[in-house]
Order: sequence, then structure tokens, then C-alpha cells
Amino acid sequence: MTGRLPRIKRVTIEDVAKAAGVGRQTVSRALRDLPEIAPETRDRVLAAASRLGYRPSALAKGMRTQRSDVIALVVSDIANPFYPAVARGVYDAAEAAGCSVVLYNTDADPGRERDAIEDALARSARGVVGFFYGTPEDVLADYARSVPLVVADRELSTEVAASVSNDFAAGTAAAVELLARRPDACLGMLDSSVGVAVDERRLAFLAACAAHGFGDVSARIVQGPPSIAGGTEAARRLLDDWPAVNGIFAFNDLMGIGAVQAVLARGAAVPADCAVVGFDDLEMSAYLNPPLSTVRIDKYDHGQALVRALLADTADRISLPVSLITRATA
Amino acid sequence: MTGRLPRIKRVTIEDVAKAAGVGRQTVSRALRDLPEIAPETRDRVLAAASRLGYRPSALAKGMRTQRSDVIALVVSDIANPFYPAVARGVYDAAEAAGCSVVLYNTDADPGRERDAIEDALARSARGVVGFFYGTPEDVLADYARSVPLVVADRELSTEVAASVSNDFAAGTAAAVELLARRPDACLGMLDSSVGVAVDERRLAFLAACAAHGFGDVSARIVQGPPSIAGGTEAARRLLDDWPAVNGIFAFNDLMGIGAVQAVLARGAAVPADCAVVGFDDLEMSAYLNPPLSTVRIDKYDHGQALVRALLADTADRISLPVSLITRATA
DNA sequence: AACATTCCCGGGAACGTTCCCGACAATGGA
DNA sequence: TCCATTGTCGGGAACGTTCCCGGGAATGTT
Repeated sequence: MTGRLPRIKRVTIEDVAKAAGVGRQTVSRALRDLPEIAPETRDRVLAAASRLGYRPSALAKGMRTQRSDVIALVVSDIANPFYPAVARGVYDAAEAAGCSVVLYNTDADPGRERDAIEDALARSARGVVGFFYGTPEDVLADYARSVPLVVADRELSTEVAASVSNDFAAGTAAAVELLARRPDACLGMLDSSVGVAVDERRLAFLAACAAHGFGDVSARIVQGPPSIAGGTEAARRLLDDWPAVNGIFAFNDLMGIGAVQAVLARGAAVPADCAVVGFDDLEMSAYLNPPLSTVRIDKYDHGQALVRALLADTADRISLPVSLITRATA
Repeated sequence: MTGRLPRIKRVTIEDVAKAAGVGRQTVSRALRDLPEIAPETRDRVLAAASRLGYRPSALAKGMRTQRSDVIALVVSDIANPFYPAVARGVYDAAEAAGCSVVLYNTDADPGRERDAIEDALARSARGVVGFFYGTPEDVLADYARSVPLVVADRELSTEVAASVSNDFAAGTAAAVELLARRPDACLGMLDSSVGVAVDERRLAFLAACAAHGFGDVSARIVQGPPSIAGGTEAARRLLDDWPAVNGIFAFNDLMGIGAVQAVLARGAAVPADCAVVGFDDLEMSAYLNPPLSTVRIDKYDHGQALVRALLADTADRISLPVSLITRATA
């Protein structure tokens, strides 16, 4: 098996024009459904175009208009089960707007987040939407001056760019409220150790605990990678240091799943001995044993909202509602 | 909050040339590290380029070279937990080759699969990789003449395009072997009802059952959508019609998860009363209750192999090894 | 009948890059 | 000394589209 056949030469607008016996511009008018063209001419051009299998060059169009129809989607890792649903939302909204989606995985690395935006700039992208955990706000603000930018799940202190976030404060409050129901409640939190701008959940946790009169709980917040293994490890440390803890609020479902396993591993019962609430509501969370209680984020909607905000071309800050899902771990 | 600031004008190669006191071509030579340039000139140009923040236009480059550095990734639904890991493999291999990835979701619809390829053609994509369940083989062959194409998980009968598939035959055989171990084994299969080219598992199931002397089992193959709900529904039908069935081979993990739920729902035990084996080994499958036995596909490798095959520009047919994972459902 | 208006249509120019080729200077060999 | 060679460098042309503008024919107005 060796190399393939030579590729076929591209059919250009000029070829169509010649075939239809008209000029370039007339073809362009017919294809883009512009006025200033006679109906029968339009039909003739359209027929010629489809007969020749004409396909306008996105490159040439973008070159001339100085803007392409691609939307850059930046996530830390598409294999992380949180992002696929967001990506689908972005895709559907982009497709509805006639745009394509180019995907970037950054692993939350500032350098790669930067590279992603630079690449989007190089392709004259219509805009950039995504999750930027490692990039300082001023850098984001800088780029927002060169390309429409919508940042997900991050509170920008100044008017640097549009953002679409989930209501972490409300979700965290609801989770704490649930965990605080037992009279002897003693809460701890598993926080993410990555990212410069993910302290909302921690702050909300602190506030909610204070509201419940739990005193200073900051020592019972342990950090770890936001993964299952990270959750297990962090929960183990938390429980080692604070045996009295009987309620764990996890940064996300992955850490929550890990926490449940850690509790179970030491022979304790969930939620009887220690309850767990996650965040995100991953698809898998409902099928676990026991099914994980969590704060649901509508990931698909989030993705759609990102693109809508981008296309709206405003610098609004949108907050999406979340909801508490009580299953079997709390 | 209203519209944003006006965007900045693009820095062109000509601007850099002027700033460095050289010609266009010299800048191009410096940037692309071509010979025929004096070292000190190169340094001067590079300095000027970075000082001006020059970023070559991917559009112009693609326009001139008649080929862009994007790889089209076509999946049926990125939100389906099977694809994200594949996508990450594709992304990493593409990035290593200096390519970007544009994503297409087709929902296995022939029209949208076609649209995806057409769009890739319009952007002069470097190539197309992905899952085409609905497109007839001759159409695929047609497109393969216009753009490098690598098809995943599909046996092409003729030499139409490169393909990278998982060894469904071996995986299915191993699964059947596992389910057939009990003396009174009576096997059924949950097959996917979507796609024109996904009969490999069914065929292999038939062959493996024949090899075990099970006679004609074709009546115990029921079809359904390849989802959890589809698996539940299909398993219910299977068990209604064939109460003797005590081993279910599912098209994929999603259907397998659904099958487990169906068995449990009728008060039967898994695997005692009815065993279940899935296919894919989704991340979630290991955390279920009970953890699902399955045939593991290395999805990340699959993605990487797709891009490698694309870049190799051969029409080879690659088969990837799979492995049986015995957990608690069989 | 003369002129303004409307409706169609076509060609030049430009987007920013790379390919092709020719020019010039410095060096080497005869 | 003269010419060939090598090492640098720069400008024209082209990729395929859209924007801009001008022209001709048909129609309408006075």
C-alpha cells in the first residue's frame, strides 16, 4: 500500500463564472443570495456551481474579509468528563451560527493557554471561548483587545472581557446547607490545587460555614489535583488530620468520587459516617455506588451560552443557575 | 456594558521587512529558518518580528500553499463518553505535527458526515480523520480522492482509504469465551441499531457462539440505540423473549450499563443470574456498581494512530489490540 | 424626444503569504 | 585580469475571494 492518487485541482469562482457565462461578481451574488441579480441568472449560476461541484474556499474568503468563521474552544483537557458536554454546547451554537470549532487542550498551563489564543489570532478566528485557569487577568485583557473573548467560570475583576460563569456561590451554599443538616455536623472541603482563579468555591464554603456558625474551618480545607485519585488522596489526608469530619464538600465530582472511595476504604459508611457532596454532576455520578450527591451544572447550556455571549459582542457577565442533586452520598 | 474597543490592525510580513530594513522574502527566510540568509540578518529580522508582535496569517499562508494545517476530527457526538479520549489522542498527535484540530459532531447522520468533510475541503484541511457510520463506502472513496482521509473502526472492502480499527473480532471472541464458561451458558447480544458499518461485533458474536457449539443464536440478538437507555430497553426485550439467557454481550459499555440495570431491575443478580460484558471500557465503567466487565479499547492510542496514519499518507489498514477486563459483571 | 432612474452586470484592486527568478557583491580559479 | 561560482537578497506573480465602482440596457418622467 503506497501513496495515494494526486489530488484534484480546486474549482474556483472563475470556473463557475466561465461555465455560466457571467462574471465573478455575479457568481458571488448568486451564491450569497445578494440582490442586484436577475432570478434566471441566479438559477443558471447556481446550476453551474453545483454541476462543477464548486466549494468556496474558506481560506480565500477569510483572507479577503479579514475574519474567518472559526470559533476557538479552549479547555484544559477534553478527556476530562466535565468538558465534552460543554464542547457539544459550543459546537451546536457555533454550527447554528455557521461557524466551525477548533479545539485546544491546555492542561491548565499558562503557556499553552496563551498558545491557543495566539493560534486563534493567527487564523483570524471569529472569537475565543474557554477556560483559562492559568492566565493572569491582564494578559486576558490584552488579548481581548485583539479578538472577541469569552471566559468561562472566572470572575474578572475589571471590565476585561465577557464571561459566563456558573453560580458557584449559590451551589456551594446549597451543598453546605445539605451537609450541615446533621446536628453534629463537622465539615471539611477538598479544594483544587491547580489554577490561579478557582477560589470561588473555597470562599463560598468559608462564608457558608461561617453563616452556619461553624467557626473557622479553614484548616479543614485540603488541596489536591481535581481528579479521582487527587480526591482520594486529599480525603485521606483530611480524615487523618480531622477524624471528626463527617461531611465533605468536594471541588468537583471527580474529587467527590475519590473522597467516597477514601471513606469507604477506611471501613466507614457513606453517608452515615461521612457524607460527600460533589460539584458538576458528571454523567457517571448518577451510576456510581453509591450515586453521588452533587451540585449540577448544566454543561451543555454553559457551552451554548459561551458562544451566544461571543456572538452578541458585548462584555456582559453572565451567571448560570445551578441546582443541588441529592442522591445517596449526602 | 456595551460593544468592545475597535480591533487592532494586523502586523504583516511587510511591516517586519520595513522595520528590519530588508525585503519580504528575507523575513520569510528568517522566520522559516531557511538557508540563503546571513546569520546577523536573520537575528535582526527575528528581533524586529518579535518587537512588532508579528504573527503570520494562517489564512494567507494556506491560501498561497493551497493547504492549511488543520486536521478535521469527525465524531458522532463528543459528549458521548467514548470520544473524548480519542479526541485527546488526535489532538496531541496533531499538535506534535504542528496542526490544529477542528471538531465535527455528526450524530451519525450521513448528511452531517458529508457536511463535515465538505467543510474540511473548503478549508483545505490537511486531512480528515474520524468515525463515519452513515456514509456509504463509495462516497468515502470519492472524498478520499480529494483529501487525505483516515476512517476509524470501519472495515473498508476496497482500497478506498486508510483505516485504523480496533480488533473487534478478537475482543468479541474473548468476551464470548468469558460468558461461555458457565456450563449452562445461554448467550444473547445487545447490538447497535445505528450505522451502516457496525456489524463486526455481531458477526464475531455469531462466529464465536458457533465455535462454542451454541447453535443458532441470531434470534437472541436484539437491537437498540447504543446508549444506557437503549441498553436497558434492549435487555428488557431480550430477557422477556428469552428468560433462559444468562449472559449478555453488549455492543458497548453504555448498552452494557443499561443491561445491568435491566437485570437488576427485575430482581435478578449480576452476574449470578445473568452476566454482562460491555465493550470500550469507559472511564466510568470501573466505578459502577457493580464494576462492569468489558473489552478495553485504548481510546487515546486510537486517536493518535488515526493522525499518524493520516500523516504517513499511506492507505494502510491498521488494527489495534484490545483486552478483556474482567470486573464484577462477568 | 430628451433625460433621469433603476436594474443588472463585470472587471480592477486588495487581503498576506510563498514560489520563482533575477540581481548584486564577494570570492575563487585560470 | 577576467569569468565562473557562491552567498545574499529583493521584487513580481499568484493563490481565490469580496469590495468598490463604473457601464450599459431598460424603464420611467417631463
